[in-house]
Amino acid sequence: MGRSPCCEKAHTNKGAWTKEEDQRLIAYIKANGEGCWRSLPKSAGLLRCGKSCRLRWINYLRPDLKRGNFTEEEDELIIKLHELLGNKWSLIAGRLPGRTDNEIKNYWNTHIKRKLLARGVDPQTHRPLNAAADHHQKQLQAPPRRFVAAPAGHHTDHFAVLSNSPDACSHSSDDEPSSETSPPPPPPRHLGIDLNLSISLAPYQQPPEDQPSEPLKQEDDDAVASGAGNATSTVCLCLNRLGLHGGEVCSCGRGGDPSMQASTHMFRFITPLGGGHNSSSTTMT
DNA sequence: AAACTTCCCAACCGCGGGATC
DNA sequence: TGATCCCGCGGTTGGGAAGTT
Repeated sequence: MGRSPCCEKAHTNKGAWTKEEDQRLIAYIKANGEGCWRSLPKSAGLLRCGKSCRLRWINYLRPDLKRGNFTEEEDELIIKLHELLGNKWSLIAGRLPGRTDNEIKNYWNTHIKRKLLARGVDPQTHRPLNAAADHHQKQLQAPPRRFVAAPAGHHTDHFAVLSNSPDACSHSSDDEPSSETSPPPPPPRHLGIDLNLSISLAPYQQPPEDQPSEPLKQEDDDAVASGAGNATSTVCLCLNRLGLHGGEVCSCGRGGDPSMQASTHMFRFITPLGGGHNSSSTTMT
């Protein structure tokens, strides 16, 4: 289908932004807020395409950007999140306040990849380098991990990991007993990440002071436990531990604003954690 | 000091997909 | 229901900075 160009290429500036352009953009967004990027350049008197404005704002001008070097903690968090999510930079960025997807992507490509290689870890598979080849071979044979990612947009990201392979993401935490019946082999490394995944309408917010800032600490036992005892375990795939949830509850029934529970779109899957008895259910409220 | 190479990151590009007409 | 609009994403690139010879 025909697609109109995002802007009049002939009459737009490209390349590095000038201070004046930055100031115009900042002033306009301060006065009018974000949104309608397509018409923004005209309204703001900028000879840029809307996309370029959006990128400039998000990656560079936004007041809440952190800037500066990544800390060791951020490094490790990025590595873990990448192991979990792959190249979903925007999702990863959602867990790192003040960092942008572009920044993280660049940092990954320039630093972390090298760091992992130095550790003898394959940056793509997160497996030991000598095992990576084997793993690739196995992946060709095993059913593929299915990562369903609904698109972003107005913070309405939803995704779920539908797993039927042992190394997929939607296993429960390590301290959650899975099953007596031939559980799948554990992943090669402990991620230390609670895989309760959900993404809400709200952007990431820092947890309140009294909440442990331990980003991905297992603390949704009860959510998981809601399915425990059955032959199958219910795994709420809330990404609230990944900061994409704004701290609000999901419909897995873990406290919070009931209205959010009612309105939050949520996928829940019954996964074969115990091996077998798998049915999958999807709930969208 | 100059030439060359490597690194880094801001910005661009093309595409997917939801929303709207 | 299909066409189009618009936003946002991930991959890639270009140019300046930093390092090396």
